[in-house]
Amino acid sequence: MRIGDLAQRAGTTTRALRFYESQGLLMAQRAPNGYREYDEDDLRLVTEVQTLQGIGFSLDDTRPFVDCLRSGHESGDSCADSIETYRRKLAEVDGYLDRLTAIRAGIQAKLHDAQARQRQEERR
Amino acid sequence: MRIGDLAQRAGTTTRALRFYESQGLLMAQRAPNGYREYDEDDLRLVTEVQTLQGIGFSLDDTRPFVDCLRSGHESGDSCADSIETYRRKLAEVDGYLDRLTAIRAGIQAKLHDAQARQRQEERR
DNA sequence: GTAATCCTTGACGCGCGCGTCAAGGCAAGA
DNA sequence: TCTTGCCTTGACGCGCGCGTCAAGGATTAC
Repeated sequence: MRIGDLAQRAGTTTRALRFYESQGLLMAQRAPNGYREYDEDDLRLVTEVQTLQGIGFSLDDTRPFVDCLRSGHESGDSCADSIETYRRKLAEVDGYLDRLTAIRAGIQAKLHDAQARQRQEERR
Repeated sequence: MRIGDLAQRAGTTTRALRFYESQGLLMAQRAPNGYREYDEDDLRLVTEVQTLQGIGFSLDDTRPFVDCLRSGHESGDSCADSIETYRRKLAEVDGYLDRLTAIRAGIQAKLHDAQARQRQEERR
């Protein structure tokens, strides 16, 4: 299938697919006229990338999964590198959660203070 | 004081201060030679911006606080707009927390699945 | 034949908060 | 006077994932 078909079936755009190729994530065969040609495996690959993006992975983070699929594995996370990436991202997300939680506490503390001062003003 | 002094006292750079000015956050008097001239109030203002940035506020989010300080209030969050901004950011952060938590769960689920499959392989 | 719809590559735009030159003016010390 | 070190404005760079023209070739439908 051609790039427009793949884009439609994957629910994305031709621009995104060409961008993936520029990043070395998605290589295509070329028809004699220069058109890109994709197969079902490529669709799976794109789907994998989208799934991972949906859980906060950068394009670069999806690379191990794509490589895993291309090396013949049935699923993108059947390789050690993919598992390791899961762990790394998990730790990363935990870091974000900690920071966000601290930030939330900071904002709430400031909000409380400001409201307390506001009530003080009223009482005067 | 001049821009270099203010930058040093505030622990930031002249570039940042000029950027704040370009965003309408920090206006300076000008000396006859064209140099920017700041006073202690400006230092407080910059400090307020930095504090808010530290808890995840964008520069634009700090605007109400800066305006509040400039309108003569003793602290940047003594105005209704500032309080409202606190609330808005709190809700925003809660939204991020929810999304991150969901993402964390997603990653962990995928990690578990992948590990389960790995153990299945080993047993064969 | 021709119009519409695909495809190709290339390049700029965006949001955010500055960093980092660049080219020049102003002030102060030796 | 010369150097040094401040200051001025202006403009490009960055990271990320594409969106959005642009200019042209290929294919398909009529």
